[in-house]
Amino acid sequence: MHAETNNETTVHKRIGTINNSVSVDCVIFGFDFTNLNVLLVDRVMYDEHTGVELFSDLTLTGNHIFEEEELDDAATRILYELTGLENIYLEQFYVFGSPKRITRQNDKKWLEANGRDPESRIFTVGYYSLLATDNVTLQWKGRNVRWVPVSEITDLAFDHMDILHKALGALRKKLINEPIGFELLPAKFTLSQLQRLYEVVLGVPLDKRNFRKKISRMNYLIPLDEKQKGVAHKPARLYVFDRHIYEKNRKELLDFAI
Amino acid sequence: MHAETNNETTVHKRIGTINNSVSVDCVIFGFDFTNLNVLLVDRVMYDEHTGVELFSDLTLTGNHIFEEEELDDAATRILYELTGLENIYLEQFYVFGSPKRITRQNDKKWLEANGRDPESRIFTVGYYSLLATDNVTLQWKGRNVRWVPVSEITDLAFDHMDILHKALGALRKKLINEPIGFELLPAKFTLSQLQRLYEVVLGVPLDKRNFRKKISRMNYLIPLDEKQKGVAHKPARLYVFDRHIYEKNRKELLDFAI
DNA sequence: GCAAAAGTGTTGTCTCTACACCCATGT
DNA sequence: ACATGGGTGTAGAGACAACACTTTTGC
Repeated sequence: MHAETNNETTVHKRIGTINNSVSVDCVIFGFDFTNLNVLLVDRVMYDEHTGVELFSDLTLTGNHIFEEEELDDAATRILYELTGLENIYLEQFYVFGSPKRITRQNDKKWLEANGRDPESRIFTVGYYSLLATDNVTLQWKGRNVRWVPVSEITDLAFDHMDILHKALGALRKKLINEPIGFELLPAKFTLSQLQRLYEVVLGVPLDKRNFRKKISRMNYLIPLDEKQKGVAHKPARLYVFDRHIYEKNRKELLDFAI
Repeated sequence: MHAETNNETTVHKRIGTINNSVSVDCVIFGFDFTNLNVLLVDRVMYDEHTGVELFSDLTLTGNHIFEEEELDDAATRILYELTGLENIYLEQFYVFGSPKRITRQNDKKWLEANGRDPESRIFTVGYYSLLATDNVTLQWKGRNVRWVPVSEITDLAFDHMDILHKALGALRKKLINEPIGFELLPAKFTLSQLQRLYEVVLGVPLDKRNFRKKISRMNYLIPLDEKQKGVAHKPARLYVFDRHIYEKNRKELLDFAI
């Protein structure tokens, strides 16, 4: 973890004025071979006098942006702070800018307690990113961070539930149209893992034989001469995704829906 | 034109403080059965003393947003000002927020002349919209507005060229995956018009017979007992798109690309 | 009658769906 | 030996790509 910290020339060190109109929120997806998960941060608020817990809930990871910073770089920065990794798959999917974004009392109190004006309008640019579930420092700004299965998330702070739903929709659409599933898997993966990923994210059962036939048509999915180890069943063959071959052969598929 | 102006309860009358960090830019596409066009606005700048023309170029339609206004409503407002129409197809596709958005001298001068700080960072939310090419008042904020074929646009003010390219990419993707082509055509259209639309927007030739076979599989494309009139050739049958049938039968196509 | 676009079928190839059994490993 | 997931083939139906001629209208 934090494998790249020895590289001092990253964009993540930039310091400057903070833009106080626009922020970035990151929906970080992970897959543990069973569930599609999202990284959530605990938000706990205590009474400033008594120290009594006022409420406790969860938020997505979000961040201010610096005046001189690109939006993508601000999102990358969140991911770097969380994981120590660069080159994580990242995709801008929507802007949330309703004047009514902050309406709940808890949210207003929280902003006030953090020195921000709960009545000022803030736009947030939504990014989602895909992370192979390991390699994560489960700490962020001193707050507790954890993976939560998407299916179990029923409520989040601010308008983060909206953001999550929109991100999930964007992820599904992308997964249907482009080979990005690998970003959620280790570099070497089995076909069953890949199939389960599609089933879980898209929420549909897939036929094993048909799935594998489809795979065998994609020449950018390379079977290795290597197998799983230490599993209590016939060990599965491992595959890698070859982006180079994919980019080369990618023909803009014109199979339009009218 | 301005058919809906008698309705006084629209969102378009809202007055309030202007948000000076975020704006909206609208890429308005139209189709004249030959070209895919975009609505562009003339930008001419004169020397404030001599009155000599300093430069003249083109911009997309863009707008500030009001503090109490939804982003979508701000985009809708641009379209309303331009066309007098509501219920125009509209789609948010990207946010442009690079700190380096405004670099060219002409753009800085223009902003200064309009009482704005060319060094302050402004984010703009990109929308594209689809318009059946008629019904347009070719005036906007006293500036001249015109349709320009996308293929002939080589340069635009600000970063509007980037915005246009991104919009075009988003439009193509959408057109491939969802039936939105009709938004660029009159309510009753011929199959050749529809085919030409796909050919022009996607930039590929399509086989007439195969195209029509595909159409006949879509039960939401309804042939009418009505034909073109006044054309110097065999008049074509007219069709309508039935959104109701489409929504009903729409099965989330899971033909994912791995 | 001529110019111009509308409209129509077939064939081979590929992809999709549905479906059931044996295999290799760890315990 | 048994539990667990890995791995394989076939047949029928639908979609795709390639291809050329006749029809109807206005002039």
